[in-house]
Amino acid sequence: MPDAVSRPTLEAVAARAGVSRATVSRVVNGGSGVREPLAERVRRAVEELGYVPNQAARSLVTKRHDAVAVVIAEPETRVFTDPFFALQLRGISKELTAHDNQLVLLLTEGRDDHTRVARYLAGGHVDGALVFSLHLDDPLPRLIHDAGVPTVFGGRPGWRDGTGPAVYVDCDNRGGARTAVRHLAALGRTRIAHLTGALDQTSAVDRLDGYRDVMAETPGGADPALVVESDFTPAGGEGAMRELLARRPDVDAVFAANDLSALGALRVLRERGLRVPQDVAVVGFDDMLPLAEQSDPPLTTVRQDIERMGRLMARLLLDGAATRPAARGAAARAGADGGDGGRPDAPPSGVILPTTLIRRASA
Amino acid sequence: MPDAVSRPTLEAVAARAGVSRATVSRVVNGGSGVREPLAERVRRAVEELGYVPNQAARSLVTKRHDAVAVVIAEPETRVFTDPFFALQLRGISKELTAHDNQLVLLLTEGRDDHTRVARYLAGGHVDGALVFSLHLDDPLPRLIHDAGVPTVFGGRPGWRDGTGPAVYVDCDNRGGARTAVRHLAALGRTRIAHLTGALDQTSAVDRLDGYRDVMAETPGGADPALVVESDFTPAGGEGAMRELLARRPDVDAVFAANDLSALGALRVLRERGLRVPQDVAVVGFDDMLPLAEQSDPPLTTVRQDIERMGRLMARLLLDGAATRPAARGAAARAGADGGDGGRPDAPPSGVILPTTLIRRASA
DNA sequence: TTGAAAGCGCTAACAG
DNA sequence: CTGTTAGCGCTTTCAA
Repeated sequence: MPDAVSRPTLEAVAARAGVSRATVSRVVNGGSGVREPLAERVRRAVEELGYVPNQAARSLVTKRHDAVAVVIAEPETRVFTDPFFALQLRGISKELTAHDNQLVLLLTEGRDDHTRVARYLAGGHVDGALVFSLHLDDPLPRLIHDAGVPTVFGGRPGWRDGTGPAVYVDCDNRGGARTAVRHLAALGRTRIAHLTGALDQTSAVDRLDGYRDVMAETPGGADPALVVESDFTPAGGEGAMRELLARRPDVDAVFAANDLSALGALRVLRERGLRVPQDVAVVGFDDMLPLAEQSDPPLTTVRQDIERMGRLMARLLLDGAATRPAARGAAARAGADGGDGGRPDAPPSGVILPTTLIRRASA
Repeated sequence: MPDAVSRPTLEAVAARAGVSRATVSRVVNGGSGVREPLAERVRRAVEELGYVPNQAARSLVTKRHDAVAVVIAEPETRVFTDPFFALQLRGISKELTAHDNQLVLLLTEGRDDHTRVARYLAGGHVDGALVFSLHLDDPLPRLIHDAGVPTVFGGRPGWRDGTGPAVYVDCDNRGGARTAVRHLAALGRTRIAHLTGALDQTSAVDRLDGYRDVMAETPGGADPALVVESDFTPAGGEGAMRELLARRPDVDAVFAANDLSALGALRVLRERGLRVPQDVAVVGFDDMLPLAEQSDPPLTTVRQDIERMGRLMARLLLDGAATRPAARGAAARAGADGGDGGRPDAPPSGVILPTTLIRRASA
């Protein structure tokens, strides 16, 4: 790749405006404390030369980057085809942009990439990290922790080593699952099955727990045969649904761990000639639009505001909630950034967003 | 946001190893020209201190960043919910990673963000840019051009100002469209309609041209009523399909500009009780999986290898194909990066990837 | 081979 | 208010 064209430096601007570098720097960084005529001369020089500050030089001295890394662990190949990440990224991007921060996307395709990511984070490119899609045995959180970068996690982290409390944003997976199953029960269904998500992720575990909470207090009680392990994908949902029908042909309701797998289940049901919701009622999770709305039949599901989760993660990071015990003193900056945050509350270690049941035709 | 914890510097490593900074630098950057015992001492010191080079400092002197920006213009809100970008990003990410480059994602939510992006690019954060989703009237390419950063475009750029030839990667939109329409004609369909994409994008225009190419040589000739303008979205496809049925209830085939809009069309067809393909044959474009495969009926479509396009874009950039006339001399680096590129061919200004017709049930 | 020294472009005291 | 002066942490001549 060719070197970028050499651009004018502060020095050049200073020379052109007939002032010192310091003065130019002041003008460029907000201009306070510089008399107007001078400032104007500087601005003109900046304009004429097309000067743009060199960020590397700036970061070197300020130790700030106005950039945040988003780390998406991608053990399978499932990341970007899942609209979930897309939405979260949108939220993050919006919030970051509003605070003049850049989003640096770090995708990890496998174990090999973990060290690369850790190196990047430790390399002082970014002021913080937003980390997603963690699996229980993931070595990434440790590496990231060691990189010494403030971090907010997307989804409750599931590790149990001594990495200490992590700041994270999640939705009320357990509560949402309860709502879904209760809805099914209220419909008079008695043989309510659950197609789980990938059980190495806490979201799947929590939803399963929620399902069990309700089933335990149900007349029939919990039947293990009604729980089929799956993996959040449409294909997984199909497979699990087939397995379920083999085990319990009399099933009359299905709570799928997410909309994608619910869609898979719907397909199998249709192909078997089972009517939804008459024969089998189906509830999903996520309210992934437009999928959930346009499925056949439209999917009743538990909505979580994914984009908002993303925004919140970014805000927590910028507000300094992710500060590790050692280093303090950032709330001021977040406030000065013109944001709406900056309240020096005690940093929460986990923020749980509510869920709502969206009733459509499938249950 | 809190400052990152202070990390050890080259200086510290040098002190610990009892050598000069220069020696440490040499070891860290490949170690050639340093006698083994010394090098070993340095490596141990690096290890013990957990030293990671500060990239800002490094870039300041090398003027290289090993980072590439991906710019996605998002005039509408349609970017991340479209699997298209996801796939392209995957390809880009893979290629970049293989060459130890970082991907920096720049999302623009609207006009305001354009200057921000231009500033970022000019700010010397990245060695090059990959730019997408351009619309005909987009001011972004000009801004990016002025930022003086080597750039590869995704999709044939459509502007006509004097910005000079651009390097881009695209699929054979026109040829693919021809194939699709010929297939429909070969099926004996005579009233073949086209639901266009957003016509401010060259891909939509090219596909429309391909459709017209074939229709022109068809017995009936081209009937303008059979062309309905749409926008690449499922909702747009629905609307266009309704409009089409209003105009020409006798339509017996539809070529949709992409799979997403084809899905919309399919839905309207089903709702009107028209059978696909018996009454109306439908062909899409993209072969967006798993959507195209799992639609009802499965969609016959024109496949383009989107992920490969992404990979190719990244490779072209890294190989220095995007060098602007002024600055030369990067092929060596790309080769030394351990890549498979680096052949000093004349830089192509456009690379067109082939398309294939994938026959499924819808036509 | 190794080290000393000179910056890369910028900000941030500190004087004036 | 403005300029002068140190560096930020690193690479890279240039000598030794």
